[in-house]
Amino acid sequence: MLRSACLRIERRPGFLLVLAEGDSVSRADLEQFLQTQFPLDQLVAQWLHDPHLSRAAVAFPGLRLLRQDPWECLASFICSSTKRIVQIKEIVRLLSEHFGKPAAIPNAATPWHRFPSPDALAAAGEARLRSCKLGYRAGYLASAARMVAEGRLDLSALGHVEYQEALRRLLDVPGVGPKVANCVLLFAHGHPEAFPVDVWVAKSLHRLYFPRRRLKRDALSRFITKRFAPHPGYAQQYLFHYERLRGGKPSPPKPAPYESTH
DNA sequence: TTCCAGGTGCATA
DNA sequence: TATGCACATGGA
Repeated sequence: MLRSACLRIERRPGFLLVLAEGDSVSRADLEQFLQTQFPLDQLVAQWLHDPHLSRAAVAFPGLRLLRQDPWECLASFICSSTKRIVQIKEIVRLLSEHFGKPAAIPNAATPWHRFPSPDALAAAGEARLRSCKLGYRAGYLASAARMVAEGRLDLSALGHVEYQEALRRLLDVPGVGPKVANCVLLFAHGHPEAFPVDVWVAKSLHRLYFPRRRLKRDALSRFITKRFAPHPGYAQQYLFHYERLRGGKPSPPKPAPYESTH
């Protein structure tokens, strides 16, 4: 597991150029982070019966889920609530600059910083976190940092318990709802049941599969968990990027009351 | 100036 | 249990 590492990965024709501090990252670490061993071709082949996912797979060849550091993943998604992606990147950059340790990345024009530890953010406190454009999320992030720093939330254990139990533990964290919790369980722990439903995915599912109905997120999640088993999380990621590629605005459809898939 | 963003918490019915 | 609204901030 890559923890506290700082990487610069550049895509070059036919290969990836990885720059890291010294010899701090092994090949095995990289393969784990990039999930290069995951049989993506086999999964995509199973999507041939679905015209929407097939088109998404063509649009994003080689798109894989990363296996991210659990704390960085949790903290980043706590910051994501009602923020644009470009703003989330800016928040993460500011947090790293202000509270993260510097990292010596080769050929970097400007100094890089690691994502700050739970201890660092817990010590920073809510007021200083607000200086990173966090707004009301600062309180949530400070609380989460304290929970992890004080050992009341063991993030590393979430990968070793069942999905429902891991979900329950994460939902105890202030500022963490079903969407953020599922992001952590999918992107950091690789729980195959995890399926985050955000505004983009909800819009994509409605546009492609339920154009005349409006389903609640739970119903959408049940639909795709069943339809795209055993790896619905991968379908989520392809639909997310496919919808964003279209450039559609991520607002849910207006008409019709909620319906259930059952 | 207005709207809205990789949601969540809380009050109310 | 379902629904509506507030929450900070900044870019379009």
